[in-house]
Amino acid sequence: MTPPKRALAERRWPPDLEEVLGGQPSPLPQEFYRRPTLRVARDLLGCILVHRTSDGATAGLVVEVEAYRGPKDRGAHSFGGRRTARNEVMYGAPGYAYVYFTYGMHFCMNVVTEEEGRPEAVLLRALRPLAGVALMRRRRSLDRDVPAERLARGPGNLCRAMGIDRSRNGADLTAGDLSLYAGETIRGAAVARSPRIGIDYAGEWAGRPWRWFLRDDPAVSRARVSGTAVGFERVRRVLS
DNA sequence: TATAAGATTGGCT
DNA sequence: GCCAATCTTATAT
Repeated sequence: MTPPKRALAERRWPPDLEEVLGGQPSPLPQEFYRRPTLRVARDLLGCILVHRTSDGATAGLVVEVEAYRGPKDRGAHSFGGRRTARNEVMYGAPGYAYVYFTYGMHFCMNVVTEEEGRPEAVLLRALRPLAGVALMRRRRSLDRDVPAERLARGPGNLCRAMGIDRSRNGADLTAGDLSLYAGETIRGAAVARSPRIGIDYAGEWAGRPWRWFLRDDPAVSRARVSGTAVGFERVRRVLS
């Protein structure tokens, strides 16, 4: 007796969500996140973030991410290994959302990686909207003629458009209303890397090329740091 | 308690 | 490119 499932889905969610997910029955498993953070970050490109709320569902393709690597990484909230109320979720099991509030007005969402006890995470910086676009537009209070690719461009805008706030901190991404699904396979040539954005205070760590994004995708946030638009090949040269 | 700063954004020069 | 908005968080006193 399974028919109610489809009927419920059609009543509560935009009709395009099911199509976007391509019939995938379940989100990415915890094993996806229980891996080296840099690998998870790269692999998150092309995945699909979904948030189901009482207002409706929204979904978007991940087009920009940044890796944050724990106690030694001066750019990370877990730098120094100090466990606080804010970064507590980073110390927990992989596959959970770490959502924090910043600049008095914006939320940012990360996915926790690595084994429990290793406070590393990947920041989701931008999505290409796929479903629930009208709802995203409403949440951002933008006119109808604003291009969809601007709705979730930047970590703060992403959370605003997706309806993600502090109540989602600690959410299980493998089961629940906020989840990540496998999406497109992104080929290497389509991927670009650069240093992370907005962490000039991190000294030498600020130069690490731990930001990944889809080359030429209009949904990728505008780089506000000079020398940020570093291409994939160029970065490889720098690293070698 | 008090204070400084922030994994940002949008508007203005 | 510069800067204000806005308030939680971390850290010091």
